[in-house]
Order: sequence, then structure tokens, then C-alpha cells
Amino acid sequence: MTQQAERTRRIPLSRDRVLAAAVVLADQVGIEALSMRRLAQELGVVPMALYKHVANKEELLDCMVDALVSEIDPPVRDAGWKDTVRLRVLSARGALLRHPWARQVLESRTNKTPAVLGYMDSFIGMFLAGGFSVDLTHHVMHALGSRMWGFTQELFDDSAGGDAAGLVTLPPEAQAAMFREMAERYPNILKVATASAHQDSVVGQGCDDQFEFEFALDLLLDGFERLHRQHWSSTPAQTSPAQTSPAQTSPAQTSTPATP
Amino acid sequence: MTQQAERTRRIPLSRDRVLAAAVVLADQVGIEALSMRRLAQELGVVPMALYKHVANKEELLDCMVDALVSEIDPPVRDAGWKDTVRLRVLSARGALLRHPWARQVLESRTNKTPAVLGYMDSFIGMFLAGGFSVDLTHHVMHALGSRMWGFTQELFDDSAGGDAAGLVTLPPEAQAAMFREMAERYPNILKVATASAHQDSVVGQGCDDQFEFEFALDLLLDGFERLHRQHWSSTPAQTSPAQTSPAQTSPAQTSTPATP
DNA sequence: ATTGACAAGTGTACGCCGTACACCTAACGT
DNA sequence: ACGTTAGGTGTACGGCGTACACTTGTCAAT
Repeated sequence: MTQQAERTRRIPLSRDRVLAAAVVLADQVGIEALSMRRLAQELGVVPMALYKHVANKEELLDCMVDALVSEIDPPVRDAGWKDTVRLRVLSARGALLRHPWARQVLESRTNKTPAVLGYMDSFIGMFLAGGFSVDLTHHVMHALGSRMWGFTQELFDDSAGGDAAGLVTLPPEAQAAMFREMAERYPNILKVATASAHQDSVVGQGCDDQFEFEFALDLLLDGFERLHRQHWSSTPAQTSPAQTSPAQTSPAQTSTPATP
Repeated sequence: MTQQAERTRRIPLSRDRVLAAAVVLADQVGIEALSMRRLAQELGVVPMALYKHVANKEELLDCMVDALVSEIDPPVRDAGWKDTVRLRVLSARGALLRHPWARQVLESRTNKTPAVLGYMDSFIGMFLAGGFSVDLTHHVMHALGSRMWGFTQELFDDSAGGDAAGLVTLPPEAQAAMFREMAERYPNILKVATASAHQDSVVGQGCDDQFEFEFALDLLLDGFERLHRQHWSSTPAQTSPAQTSPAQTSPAQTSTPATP
């Protein structure tokens, strides 16, 4: 009896083991299926046992984010700001692609853990070290937004593939009908969707996410570079990125109602 | 009795009424507090009654997104693509700011409703009408990402205000201690946070979101414009936005593992 | 060797959630 | 007058996070 007990509960659980199991489980079954009960079961333990090691589910999620951050490579040394930032973002993206749950969790978190703050601080430091003014750095961080973490909303390309995912299971004539329907109702979507697919299937299976991500990233980095060169490290009243837009002088109020 | 019944249940509920109530309730109590039960209660009805008008909660959320999309102004006529896109995005942003739940719901949705597809189609149409090649339009849509909806992850500026939200409730000496702590651990965050606050409080109360949003938007639009001018409407093998980055020639594989 | 404190795991229970399913009931076309 | 049916009801199930009281295994101090 005691021997069996000794055999079954060899390792006494610990915070790290809980955390690691949570990451693995989320990787495997998705974040929406990660429940305290399921996690406990995976660890061969009763649900409430977890609460001896994490305060609650929120804290668990925060810790999972920390684990993710720890996977991001530190900034490379001896390179210009642009390459440094670029590589760091792509490293973050790598971590994110390894952990599909991370995007959603990152989006939902409001409290920043020390690890997250540390990553941001280091990120900001890359621009400052590159000679960016504090103000420009501020704007630039906003412009990057979630791209800092290696992702952006992919609201578009799921639908660029259209109902492709669902389509394949349908009989051919229904596919054709749906295709005609789409061509009629969403001609523009169809144009870019078919153009981005270089094979001749009705609707291509999406596009190269990595290419698209880097396209946007480089577009931003090039923009940053121009602004940086433009007023090197001086700090005028307010940076104005756009020369062409008429409303740019007073950007705070436009078509939206007052936002005090 | 019948008279009372007639008085209490005057309007027989209908899909539209459910939907409208859901939007109002989400506006008021937040999306996380919007449950079928709560919504039913608000309508003076038993929870299961709702299921006679919406299939399930998913569909309800989809419909709420549709309602949001319907609030976005149509594209302005007789303007260049740049202004057209700019105004449309800012209109979407207006709708989003009026409905704080929308961002999260939009992020979580995977199925695109016809209204959403219609919005995207119209959005794509603005670029095509502006003479953008189909390929460039595709990339450009990706670069915009969720900015098309008028939002981006605000992962940064919550923390730029630092623990400001929590700070105010603390005694002054604790504030000072925390400030020193932050200054030591996150010097860079502190620099941009204090710089962006133009008052002399320890940590400014964030920055002008609207300005930051438009900063990034215009940065992108200017970038699009340059690419557009660069190879007007021709479609070379693949558009390459960055001239400087060494890895640009083959962007699909970098530091991340293979993504087939 | 005994004890007693304490950390770790257990069991039960509560209130929330979405929703399946059987039921009632009032209005309406025939 | 009557069957159909759309719309509202009641009950119930399985899942969730977690509060709280409990056992149990471990080890330091007596």
C-alpha cells in the first residue's frame, strides 16, 4: 500500500510541473479545452490540488505567457536597430507558431507580468539604442502593436481561402454553385484569393503567411527608418508621419465622436 | 390574468429584439458578462426562449458583429484610394469605440458572415479601384490586418501607463517605491511612458490612442503609396517591399522552423 | 521516540454557464 | 370547431472555476 503510493505519486507536482503540463496540454488540445479539471486529470491529481501551486486560472495563463516569452531569443548583438528588431520579431513569431494558443492568450491578458514588461523594455531599448527619439520610439511601438509578438490578426486570409476549408467536403456541383455565388457577391475577394493561389484549383489554399507577415513588418520598418532619418534624434513638438493627408495636422478628431 | 399577461408580454420578442438587447447589454456590462441567461433576464424571459430566435450563442455573436459592420460608413465617393481607405478605417474605428466588446468578438470569430465578407470585399475594392494590382492589394490587406477594423492590439500602452491604474490607490510612499522599482527594472518603458505624458505626474495616464492609431495607419498608407507608384499596376514575380534587409529575397524561411 | 506544525493532496459543494428535450398555450388557417 | 404550429416554459445535464473543510505524509524540535 505504502509502496504503491510511493510508486504512483513519485514526483510531488510542484509549480513548474503544473506549468509545463499546462503548456503541453494547450499545445495538444487547444486553449479552449484547457481547463483546470482537465489539467489536473492529465497530472493524475484532483482538480483542487492545482490550487496549491497556482492561485487561479488567470495566474496560470500569465505564467504560460511568461514561459512563451522565455522562448524568444535575446536581441542579437552588433547589428543595426533594424536587423535587431527584425530578427527579434521573427524569433517571437517562431515561439508563437510553436504554441498556437499563445496568440489568443496574449490578446486576452490585461495584466503584464514582469517577464512581459521585461520583453517590452528590451524591445524599446532596441530603438533607443538605434538613436530613435523617445517620442518616435513611442509611436513606433504603437505602430508595431501585436507585431511585436510576431502575430497580427489574420482576419483576412482565412476568408481569402474563402469557404475553402468547408468546400472540399462538398460534392463538385455544390462547389461550383458556391463558387458562382461567391464570384457574384464578393468579386473582389475572389480576385485576390484566386490570384494568390498559384495553382489552378477553384480556390487556392490560402497564401504564405510568413511572407505576408514579413511584408508588413518590412513595410513598417522601412517607414520607421524614413522617419528616423528625417528628424534624426531631434524631438519637435509632435511627429507627423503623413505629409499628404489633409486631416493630419489635428489627428485626434476626425469622423469619430469625441473621445475624451 | 389574461389582461396582465397581455400587458407584460406585449412585444413577442423576435430575433431583432434579442439582437438589439444583446448589443446594448454587451455595451453596458461587457462581453464577458453577456450570457444567454443574463440576456434572457434582461428581456424578461426564460433563458431557453432565446433559442427560438437564435441557434446558439455563437450565432448571436456573429449577428452582433453584423450589427457592428452595418454601423460602418460606406466608402466616400469621388476621392482617391488613400482618403477613401483612411476615412473608412476611421469610421470602423468609430464603431469599434462605441462598442468596446467588438474588438474581442471580432478577434474570436473564425466564421465570416456575409456582412463581414461584404465589408472585406468592399475594402479590397477600394484598392483595386485605386489601380492597385491584385497581388499588391493582397499584401496590403495583410499589412493592414485588424487595422481594417479600426483597432490594433494595444499591448503596449496599458503598460506604458505602467501600473498607473493600480498605483493611484496606493499610499504615496508605496507609489514612490514602485516607481523606483520600475525605473530600475524597466528603464526604457519608463522613458517613453514619462515622455508621452506631458504633465508632471509620476506616470502619465497613457497617451492619445487616436493619434497613435492614425500614426500607424498613415505610416502604412504612405508605404502602400510608395509601392503602388513603384510598379504602378504591373505585377512582377513577387513584390519585395524592403530593399535593405538581407533575408528579404527568400522571406519564407528565416529563424522559424519550417511551416508547411 | 513523540509531538505538533505545516505543506500537499482530497472530497464535497456551490453557483455559474450553454443548451437538449419535453411540455404548455395562444393564435390562426381551414 | 379544430388541428397545426410558433413562441414561451420548466426541468435537467454536464461542464466550468473555485471556496472550504478534511486527511495525510514529512520533518524539526522536544
